[in-house]
Amino acid sequence: MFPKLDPLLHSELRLAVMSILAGVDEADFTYLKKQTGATSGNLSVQIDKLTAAGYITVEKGFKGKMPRTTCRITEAGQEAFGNYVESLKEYLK
Amino acid sequence: MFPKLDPLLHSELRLAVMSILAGVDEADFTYLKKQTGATSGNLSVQIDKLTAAGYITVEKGFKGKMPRTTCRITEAGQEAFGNYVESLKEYLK
DNA sequence: ATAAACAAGTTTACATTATAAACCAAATTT
DNA sequence: AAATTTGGTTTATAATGTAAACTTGTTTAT
Repeated sequence: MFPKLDPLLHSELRLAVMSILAGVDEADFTYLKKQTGATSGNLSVQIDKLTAAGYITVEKGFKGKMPRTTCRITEAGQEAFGNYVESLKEYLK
Repeated sequence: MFPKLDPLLHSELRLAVMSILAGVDEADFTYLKKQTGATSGNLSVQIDKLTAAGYITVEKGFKGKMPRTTCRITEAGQEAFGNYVESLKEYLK
């Protein structure tokens, strides 16, 4: 009746990050931080978890001389996000 | 952009309990346990939290000689659940 | 009548998770 | 060249979730 919710996505910040990444080609750390209002530390940790799960990829480079961390959602991430949304609907109706 | 999610409801088991209670007049402990598949311990704890928040009420009585715990959602609970659902939609689109 | 098993929970202890505070390195501004 | 800002990471602590053990009383079997 109530499907199990993916614990990796059932977190306010990780869900917000995935929600953003699901809608854009890529987003960098600073952008995600602004949009979510998260602290850097928290965001850094949650990005690590999503990366470890294979839901996003992280590319480190430089914009001019400043470091820049770019995130993208993966296929697996898109799928997990879709599944999560479907599962959640069971709880909300 | 991303509204804060009520932490009391953003929990798999508490959400399932609220989802059930939102749709029925009342439900007892055993019923909630069966429907959610939760362990008694976990269910007991989460019911306490929902009660402390004023989202549900608990009435203890007996069915024959056996103890029976009946739960009902409150007005505040209905409202919080509705708000939560609305907030969550922002994350899913 | 007594012991064993079951029902309905509660309490407690542990593991996981989330969050914030402190820190770091390099770049920029004053 | 000192102070501030950017872009993060690491670490320590607080909050949360979960399972295992326990409690109280009931029913069933011996």
